[in-house]
Amino acid sequence: MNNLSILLVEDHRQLAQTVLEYLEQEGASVDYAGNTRLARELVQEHHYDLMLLDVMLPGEDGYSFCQYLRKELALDMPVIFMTARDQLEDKLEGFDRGGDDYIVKPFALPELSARVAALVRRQRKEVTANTLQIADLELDPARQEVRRDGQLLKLSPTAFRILRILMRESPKVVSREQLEHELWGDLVPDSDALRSHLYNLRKAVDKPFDIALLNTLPGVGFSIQETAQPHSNAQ
Amino acid sequence: MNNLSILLVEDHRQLAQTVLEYLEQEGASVDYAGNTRLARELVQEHHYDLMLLDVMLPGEDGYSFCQYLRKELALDMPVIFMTARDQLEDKLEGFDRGGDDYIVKPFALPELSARVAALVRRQRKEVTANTLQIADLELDPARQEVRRDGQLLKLSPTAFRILRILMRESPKVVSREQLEHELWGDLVPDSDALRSHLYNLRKAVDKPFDIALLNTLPGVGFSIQETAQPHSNAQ
DNA sequence: AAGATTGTTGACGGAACCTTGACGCCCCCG
DNA sequence: CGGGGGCGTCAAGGTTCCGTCAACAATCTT
Repeated sequence: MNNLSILLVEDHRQLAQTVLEYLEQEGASVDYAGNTRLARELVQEHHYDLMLLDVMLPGEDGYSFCQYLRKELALDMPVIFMTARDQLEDKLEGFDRGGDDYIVKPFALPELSARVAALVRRQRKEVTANTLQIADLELDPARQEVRRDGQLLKLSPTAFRILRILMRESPKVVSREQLEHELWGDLVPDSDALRSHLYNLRKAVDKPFDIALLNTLPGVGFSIQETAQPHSNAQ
Repeated sequence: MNNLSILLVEDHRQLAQTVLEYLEQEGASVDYAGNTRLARELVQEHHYDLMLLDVMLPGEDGYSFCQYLRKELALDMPVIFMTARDQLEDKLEGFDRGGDDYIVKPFALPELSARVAALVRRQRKEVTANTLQIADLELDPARQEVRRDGQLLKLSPTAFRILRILMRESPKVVSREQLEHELWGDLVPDSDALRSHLYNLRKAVDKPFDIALLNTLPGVGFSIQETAQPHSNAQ
């Protein structure tokens, strides 16, 4: 539950407050939007691990917003619908529009929290302690070991954490912001220590080998994958 | 729902039969076990996309079996607990032992089916379409890659964003204002940098190829779509 | 208590990127 | 027919971002 980043979209002030406080007390950082207009902006500017979405909202409803998220923005963050509507058709619509879960108000906060955790651990591939593998690079979360081409690599704890995030997200690009938040939560160091860690990580993972796996996309983020070279028509 | 392979572990003959028939009628193939001993064997010999698991079973209970699955066998298939126990502590235990969802009996079969589908699509990463495609032009938002005719193109971050907006709205025409607003919000640059970006975008996307995809409608806006016309400005 | 490992900070050079402005073309409308 | 606005083209400047590296601080080990 630590350093989870959650977006709460809910127009009932009171309920929103309650949920927000509960989740923050469990270690998450929660952003709040009372309507989909604001939610739309937030979602484009920040990364969230999960979204809690009310159905009945002023203006656009939650179903429609979720569909927009999936179809137009191509965001795959887990979405939990949170609503008083308990009819079967409502639930079916929620799943149909791209929701991952559907919880009926009033609900127990611990249940919400458990469902959040379940979705996040699946998203993060933490259901089992299986090894992650990208090309000839293997990471064993149980043993805290990383091998490339069979050789054991020596990584510092943070370098290991960074690599783990990048590997589980691969081939997605991970933004600097997302990395920093997951590593340090709200206590992100002033000047970017991340650069140094990445530098060290590269030194361990890529330097001794021919093919670089750790890529940086300037102004966007970082990713781990075998790269195809862009055909350069740079002029 | 097609070609889904599901394992149903449930000791109530009657309920099992009902669920099984419903799911098979929806196109899944369902294996059935009345206890965890049999389930254990099946799970080691076959691959299942998902497991439906009762809690109260003769011999070992469902919680324990699920935990065994995760910890010992390192199987990460989605698990839905299906049980009459509706107390909060029961649900929490279900999630704690590695369950992905928890549905209380009696439940509506379509809801079960929707939850199954939701978990499977997440497992298969089918939550979002992973590429936008117009003619031979493909954009992968996750990898931040653009290909035309299979070739990887090199785009600057803003060029990428512009292309993404145009492809998302295609074949609609996007006005200059809409583009500027989505790119910069309220901080639109003084003189139209947009022209330069579009120029660079064209240089990368259209120049090296015969057919131009990026069209401008003077005084109206821009769009991406196949037109019958080749480059007018071949040069 | 001393030494080793790890995390953080700051500096520097270089590359990539965004913006700006200038120039000329074409088309539309006066 | 001629002027003007919208657009394509292009180069240059300034800014941001990144790789590199070394030194210092914090933490853990022995």
